Amino acid sequence: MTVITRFAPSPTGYLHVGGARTALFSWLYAKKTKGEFVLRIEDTDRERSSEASVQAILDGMSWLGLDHDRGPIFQTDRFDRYEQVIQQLLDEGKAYRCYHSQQELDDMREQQKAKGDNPRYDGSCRNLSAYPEDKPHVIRFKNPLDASVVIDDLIRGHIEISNTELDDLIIARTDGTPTYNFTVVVDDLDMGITHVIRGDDHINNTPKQINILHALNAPIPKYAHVPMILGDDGKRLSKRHGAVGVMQYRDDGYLPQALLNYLVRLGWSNGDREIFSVDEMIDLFSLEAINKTPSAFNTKKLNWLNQHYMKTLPASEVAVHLNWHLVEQGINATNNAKKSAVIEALIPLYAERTETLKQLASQIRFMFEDFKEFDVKAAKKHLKITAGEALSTLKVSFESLVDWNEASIQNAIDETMTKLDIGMGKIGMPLRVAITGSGQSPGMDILCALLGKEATLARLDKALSFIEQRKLQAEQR
RNA sequence: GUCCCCAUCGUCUAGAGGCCUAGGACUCUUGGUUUUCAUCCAAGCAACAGGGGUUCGACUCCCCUUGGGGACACCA
Repeated sequence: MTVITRFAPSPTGYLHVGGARTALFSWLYAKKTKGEFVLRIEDTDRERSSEASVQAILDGMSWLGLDHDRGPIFQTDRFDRYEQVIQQLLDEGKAYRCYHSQQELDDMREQQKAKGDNPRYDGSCRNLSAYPEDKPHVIRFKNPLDASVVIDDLIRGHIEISNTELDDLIIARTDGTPTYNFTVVVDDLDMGITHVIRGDDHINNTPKQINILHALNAPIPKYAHVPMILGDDGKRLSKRHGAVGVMQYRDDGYLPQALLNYLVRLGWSNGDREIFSVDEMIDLFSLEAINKTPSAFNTKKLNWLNQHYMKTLPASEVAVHLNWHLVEQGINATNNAKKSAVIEALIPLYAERTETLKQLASQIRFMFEDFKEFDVKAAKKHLKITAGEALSTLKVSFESLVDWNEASIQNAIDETMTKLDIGMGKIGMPLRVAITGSGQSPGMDILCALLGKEATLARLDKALSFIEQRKLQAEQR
């Protein structure tokens, strides 16, 4: 039997990390079993659903690389089918019309709560003598009155809920539109879903859905309820509470691979292993290894993974994502073979000292355009009057270089050190500030080589005149 | 209120009755490497919620308590 899983978000906002992880688990399981992954958009709530949200979900999925084999299927396209099934249930006496107004139901619940009872529909329309079709009504499913429903959850094991806890849920609203618990059942059935992998906030819906499935004489899929994700503060992650959209992570400079790796380890594990490529995830994944406990999102660990992937993924692959940030930050570094070679050379150098692509992009800006001003602290400390001699001597040495490369540059630096009898700190740091404008950077030899001779000399001049000016100011005082 | 689910370092987790003096990872601290900043390497801090059972033996099984989460919609 082919495994068919699905991800069924409702388009009421962006794709957040919790949803993304559920989608990932479903996707992985389908891939692992060489099954099928279906994307279904649950948009029966027309008031809250939006086109923009549909697009945001699609964008998030595609950025993560979670491709679907079928879909997206929209529930709003399937109203005819829902109506047909509702009619069938009505015909078979498994559902009935109910004429209570919303106000009456609210009052009923209110009273039950006041008495300390379970707030639920009392089933008083179950046995009416007549069911006029023209009078405003909803349609309710006749839930079994006794016995209990058993879920053999792949993650939680045996769960049993008594039918006396359940009431006759509404499957069609007054306007005739079907409701969630009903559409899910019809869809999962029609789409041949074999494994329902979803958040554990749906555990309570499962028995209702199973009862409807039974009424339809349908096979019961396997269920796997994955725990929720909590925020940094241990509170449940929700759209209102720190649940950042997946695309926000792209904007913040994370690689999809890093987010995927982070997400898969949230609630799932394979021994002590921390690093998983997508192929390895597929290979090692199993539903049984998913934890029962909710887990908290920890940005620090995500950062670590992100840096790990910036360092270890092929530079050409990182470059694809980095370029997006360069454009975003208005850094003119693309559309040029020479520049992309420089970028790829810069990636391993800077990946070691940044945690996100966003930071990386901003730190290599100096390579593609002149910086406006020196970092104040760095300039104060290293572009001192005494550094003038070192830089001007180095400049002469640089000018005479025929071959402009890492080795020759380092050689020139070494020679200058010997000549002036100074240490690396006295020349390396001034040079660093002169070239990059800041006090931290990778090795100066490689940086100068990548920057080019002409630009290097120009920056040296700039630093020299900065020092000159400083000297003048000092004399004036 | 009722029902359901959950419970190992701050966080993510390993642990399927003896392998546990509870392991790994992130974070943090300290040291080493390093021309800066990082990286890297080494070391350290740090947990089985509490109470009862079961058993020769419980982190592992059962019960209770406590704590957290979720659901009880004409939302999904």
